[in-house]
Amino acid sequence: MTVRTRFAPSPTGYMHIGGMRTAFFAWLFARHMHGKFILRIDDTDEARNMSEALGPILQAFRWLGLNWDEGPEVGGDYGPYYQSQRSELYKAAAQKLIESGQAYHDFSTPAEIAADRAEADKAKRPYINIRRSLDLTEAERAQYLAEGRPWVLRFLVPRGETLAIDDLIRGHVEWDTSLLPDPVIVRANGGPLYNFATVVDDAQLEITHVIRAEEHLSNTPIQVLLHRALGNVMPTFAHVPYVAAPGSKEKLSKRKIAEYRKNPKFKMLFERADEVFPKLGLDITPERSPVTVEYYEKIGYLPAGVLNALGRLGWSLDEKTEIMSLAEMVQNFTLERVVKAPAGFDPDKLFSFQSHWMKELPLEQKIDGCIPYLVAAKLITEPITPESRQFISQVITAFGDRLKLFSDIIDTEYFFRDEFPIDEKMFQKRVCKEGVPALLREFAQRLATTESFTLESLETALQAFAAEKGVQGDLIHALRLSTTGTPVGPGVYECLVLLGREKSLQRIEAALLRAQHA
RNA sequence: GGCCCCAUCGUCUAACCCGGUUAGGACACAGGGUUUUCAUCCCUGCAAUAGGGGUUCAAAUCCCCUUGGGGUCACCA
Repeated sequence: MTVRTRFAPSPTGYMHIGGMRTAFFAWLFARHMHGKFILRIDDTDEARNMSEALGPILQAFRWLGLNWDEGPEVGGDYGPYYQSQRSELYKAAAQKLIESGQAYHDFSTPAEIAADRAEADKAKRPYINIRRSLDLTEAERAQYLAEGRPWVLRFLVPRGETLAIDDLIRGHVEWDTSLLPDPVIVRANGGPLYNFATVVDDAQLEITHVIRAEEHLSNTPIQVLLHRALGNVMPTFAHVPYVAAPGSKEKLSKRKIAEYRKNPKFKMLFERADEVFPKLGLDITPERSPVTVEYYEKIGYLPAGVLNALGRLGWSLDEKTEIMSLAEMVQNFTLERVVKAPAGFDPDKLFSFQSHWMKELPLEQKIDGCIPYLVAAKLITEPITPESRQFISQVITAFGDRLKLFSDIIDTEYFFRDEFPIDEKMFQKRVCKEGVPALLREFAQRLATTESFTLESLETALQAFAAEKGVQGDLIHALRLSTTGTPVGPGVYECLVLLGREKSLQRIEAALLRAQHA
C-alpha cells in the first residue's frame, strides 16, 4: 500500500516555523516511504482572501523545496483540495450518519448548553451533553425542522467505551468515551466543523498516516469514532510534539512576538532584521518575524540550513550526526526516532547549521543568492553585466566565511559605493592615533607608485615599509579603517585590490582630511 | 478543574524498547592556538539522568507515587 501523508493548513497569511517542522516530518515520512505528500487547505472557517492568505504558506514550501504531489496548483485525483469546495462530501457523510442513527439534530439553544456546562462545573463533574433533542419524537423533530428552528448536527458518541490508538510517536493512548461531549459536526449555517471535515477528507484522500501536531491528540478519539461510524479505513496516527519558544516549554506562538523581542535567544534575530530589512525595503511584521518561515527566507537563510535545523528539532539519526542534507534526512527518517517531548527552538543552533551550509555552497550559487540583496539595497543596478558579476564574485570570495546569510553581503557596502558608514570610535582609535596620519600619508605615496597593485605587491610593499618604520599593526588598522570605515572584514590587501589604486588613494586622502578636522 | 501528554548538560539530543558506558555528540559559553582585523579552523574546559519508593547482584533504562512542565476542553483549525 502506498503511504499517503498530508499537511492541512488553514490559510492564515503566514507559515509558522513550528508548523513547518510538523509538515516537514510528514513530508520526510512520505518521501522516505516513497509515498505521496498531499497539501489540503482547511478553509472551512470564514472566507478570507484566499490567495493572499495561502500565498505565504505555499511559498514557504516552495522556498524550502518541499514539493507536494497533490494539492493547490498541482491538482490530483482526489480533488478538489480546498475544504470549501468539498461540501458535497460532507453533506453525504452527514446524511449517512443521520440515517444510521449516529448523528442527531440538536435544537438546544446556546443558552441551554451554557447552563448545562455551568452546572457541570459547579458540581465539579465533567461536562457531557444532556442530549435533550434525542428524546424528541419523530413527529416533533419533523415539526421543528419544518418550523425552521435552528439546529446543529451532533455526532452521537457511544458512551462507556475505552478507546485506544497506537500512535507511532506516543505509543498506546487510551480514552474513556463517556467523558467525550457529543461534538457538533455540522453547524447551524450548514458548514462542517474541523473534526468532521478532517475525517471525511482523510478517508476520501486515502491518507494512510495522519502526522500532525500534538495539540490534535485530544481530537483523536472523536476522529477515530467518526471514522468507525463512517466505515472508513482507519489511518495510523503520529502526533508530533509542538515546538517551544527558545528557553521555554511553551508553544512558540505568533501572538507573543512582543515578548520574544526580549527573549535573549531571539533578540539577535530581531535586531538583525531591524537593521537589514529597512535597507531592503522590507519591514518587520508578525508575519515576517522569527516565528515564521518568511523571516528566514527574506533575511537570506539557505533552505538547507533551515531544513537541517528543523530536522534535528525533535528528531535525530544517531548519537552524533548533526549535519544532514535533505537527501540524507529522507534516506534515514523514521517516526520511531521522533522525540516525544517538546523541543525548544534554538536560533543559535539554526545559525550554526546555516553557517555550515553557506560554507558548502558553491561560489556561483552564492553570487546568485547575494545579487537580489545587492539590488534591493541599491548597491548595484540591474541588469547585471558580466563585469559587475565578476566584481561581485571577487567581493564574495574576499568576504569568505564572513557571509553567513545572503543579506550579510550588504555589509560590504564600501566596495560598491563611495559613501559608506564609518565606525567613528574605531576611526578615532586607529586613524587619529598619534603618528599614524603621517605614516599613512607616507605609505599612500608608496602606494601611488608601486609597480603593480596586487595582493603580493601590496604585501611586499607594506612589509617593507613597516620594517623601515619599525611599525606593524598601526598601519594596517589605519589602512583598513580609512578605506572601508570598519575594523572588521576581509584582509586589507584584498580590500585595497578590490577598490583599486585610485579609489584606495582617494579614500586614504579623505580619511587624512577627516582626521585633521577631528 | 477534567481528560491526555511529557521529564537526561543552559539548549538540541544519544544511550531507554531488549537493565551492566568514565552517561556520548552538537550548539552555546569560557580559556588557549593559528590569523594584519573580523570570520574560519584546531585544541582544552564547563555542564545532565526532577524527587521518592520499589524490582534486581546491578536502574537514566522496568514498575508505582510525588513534583514540575505542557496540550486540550468552541457552531476555530
